[in-house]
Amino acid sequence: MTESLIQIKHGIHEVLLEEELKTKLATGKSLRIKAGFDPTAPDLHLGHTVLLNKLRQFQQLGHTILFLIGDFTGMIGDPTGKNITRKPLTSEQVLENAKTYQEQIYKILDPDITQVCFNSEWMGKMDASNLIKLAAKHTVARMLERDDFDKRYKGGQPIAIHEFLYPLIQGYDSVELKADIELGGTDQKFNLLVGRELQKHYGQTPQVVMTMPILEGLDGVQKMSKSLDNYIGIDEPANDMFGKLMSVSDDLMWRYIDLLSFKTPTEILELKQSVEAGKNPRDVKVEFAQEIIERFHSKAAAIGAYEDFVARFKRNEMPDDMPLVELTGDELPIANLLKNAGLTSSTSDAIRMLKQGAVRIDGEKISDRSLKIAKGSESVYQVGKRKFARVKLV
RNA sequence: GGAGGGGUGUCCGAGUGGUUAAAGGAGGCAGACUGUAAAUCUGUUAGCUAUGCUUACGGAGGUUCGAAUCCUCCCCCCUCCA
Repeated sequence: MTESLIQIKHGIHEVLLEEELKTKLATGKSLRIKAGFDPTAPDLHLGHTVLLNKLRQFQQLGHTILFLIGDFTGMIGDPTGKNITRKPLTSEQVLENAKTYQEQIYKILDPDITQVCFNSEWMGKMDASNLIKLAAKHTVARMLERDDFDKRYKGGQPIAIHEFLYPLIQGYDSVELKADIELGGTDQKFNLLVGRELQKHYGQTPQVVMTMPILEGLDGVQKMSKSLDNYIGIDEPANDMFGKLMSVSDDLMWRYIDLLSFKTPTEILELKQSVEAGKNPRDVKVEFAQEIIERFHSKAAAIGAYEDFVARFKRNEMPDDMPLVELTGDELPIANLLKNAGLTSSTSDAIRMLKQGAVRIDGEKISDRSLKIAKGSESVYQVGKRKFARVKLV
């Protein structure tokens, strides 16, 4: 019992309330562990896995994971002041996304004991009078306690009424699911606590709230998210993963290791000490990147990614597995070719890259924007350090 | 319902008739240096069938040789009062 409590608490940011957690664990029953996910982003990234790793741990201890897809709340979007109302997804899209989710989470979670649920199941049926009853259980003052609302309110930013419904609905999900514990990022603390309140209102034992630290994105400042494009997806090719992990700053590297590595705290401490004693942080990074790649791909992929990295950046070779693009048409100006091959976002961007000396054809630097590529040619095009494609013009 | 303030590029933010694809900053991208790190320096940062053309300052009209800037109507946001 104490053993499992120690395991559960490892890496957690906060537990509310710890006494209740102990009591629940002491029953020896399989607890219902809830975690909610957004229906719009089926591409899980390492930031999500901080939470998933914890869920896995609960599973290994014999508890039941309720993987909740917030397809109904997705219409609102968790209030951030941006994207005030999202377009509702069709049920086909939701199912499609859910499928993708499952493919991805089962790299970490055990499919046999993971329950996937959708909150549209009950929210879709709730009528206006019940929604009003639900809304009556919370006050505006309490809502404004939420940091995000508070800042926006004081800062003269708009808050739409329906945004208040988001925490209420998320909390109500806990009532429907009879959750014993809910996990979320620290940014979810408010919403998770609303769940406790509502469960009390509906005569249930309130869930224990556990918050996990938020993983910073590649920029090291903002949280890892798809919309900020500072993420490492768990489905990404091993080489991309390796590259992104290697480009992380040394400071951020430790943060990643703390939150993502399965190494014990003692082992991590030893690593830190060895770097202080003169070990190159890069080598620690390589080892860590390989651990992550092994988790989501394979040992072989981890070794391969490292070899590719050495070849490309230490010996300046071309990567082995670059995308192969076939373009049809007559001779094409270089800028258009780069755009069509997906190497630049626009022809204007391509011209910029040419001007800045970022473009290479078969390893040779090209800066002449008027260059035309003849039909039938096949070459390796490179833009910047990371973007490669073998392009054939037919 | 009344009074006032405001809506500019990815974001913040200057700009009140004309060399304004729009100052400055942040962020992004690229180059140099490196460990594909950080820091630093430099350049760049709407699109296109590209020495030109097309979009762009909440939306729609209008005035003018010329508008982000002036006028009219509309939409949205904020503050105070009810």
